[in-house]
Amino acid sequence: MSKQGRGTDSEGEACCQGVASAPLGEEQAADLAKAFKALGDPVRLRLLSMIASRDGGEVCVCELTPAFELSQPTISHHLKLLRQAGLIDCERRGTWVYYWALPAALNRLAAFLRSAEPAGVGA
Amino acid sequence: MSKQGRGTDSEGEACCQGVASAPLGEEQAADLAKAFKALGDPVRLRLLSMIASRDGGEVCVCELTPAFELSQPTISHHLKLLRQAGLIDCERRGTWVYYWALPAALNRLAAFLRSAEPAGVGA
DNA sequence: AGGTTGCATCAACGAATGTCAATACAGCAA
DNA sequence: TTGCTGTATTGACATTCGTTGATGCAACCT
Repeated sequence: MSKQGRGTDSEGEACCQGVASAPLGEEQAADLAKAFKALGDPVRLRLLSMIASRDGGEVCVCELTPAFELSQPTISHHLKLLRQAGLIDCERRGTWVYYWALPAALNRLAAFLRSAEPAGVGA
Repeated sequence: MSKQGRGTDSEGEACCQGVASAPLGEEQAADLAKAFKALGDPVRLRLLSMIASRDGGEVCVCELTPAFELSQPTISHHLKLLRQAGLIDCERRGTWVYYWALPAALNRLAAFLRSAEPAGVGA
């Protein structure tokens, strides 16, 4: 539970230019694939959106678990994967654990996808 | 091999408001997860970037396969998954098959991720 | 101290995924 | 026609993934 800066946005790693800019090296592909794989599950997507759409920016696990018809260990597992992917982070505060999204990571992925066809080329 | 309009960009489906806008329903989550899952593999990410970064917009399979140290059926399989995810499309032209990216699909995913923290809130 | 609640980890299972060799199909060329 | 080349499909395999019940750990409350 690292409790990092909660990045407003810009973080180092200008990184890859976007899907339509260059053929993408093996390392960058492996790095991005980890993040996208974490997004490739409906439960994790819903968890992430529940966390990211929260006004205070934080959500207690005790609010996330009952929102799904899944066991508590399963939700905990998905939260762990999202955290390992660098998309969210968490902190224990007394009895409860709070999660928040890391916008820098999400914007990095968005920037990678966005650069597809800036203007109009085909047709 | 549908050969659709090769959308310059805008396509119906304004769809979901973005990860930070709403808790995301089950259907939307399942739909988005399919696309993200397709991006969750390094080989498919490299394939997609090779296709999307092509000037003419099209790439022959005969150029994609030798770029990887994988068997031809494996590459064909990954291309099929990308196509089923709606991220690319293809057309047979004589002996060869050409693939191109579908920017509308990529931009839809980017739009979903982008809306995370527009300005600066945390820290 | 003991008891209770919230969350994480462990061990195990079926299901899905990535990969390949073998095969099938489509189009071109003699 | 027969043969050859490019691509897709099939069948099989090892690995990974999603899920759960059982268990462990941390923090609160008597």
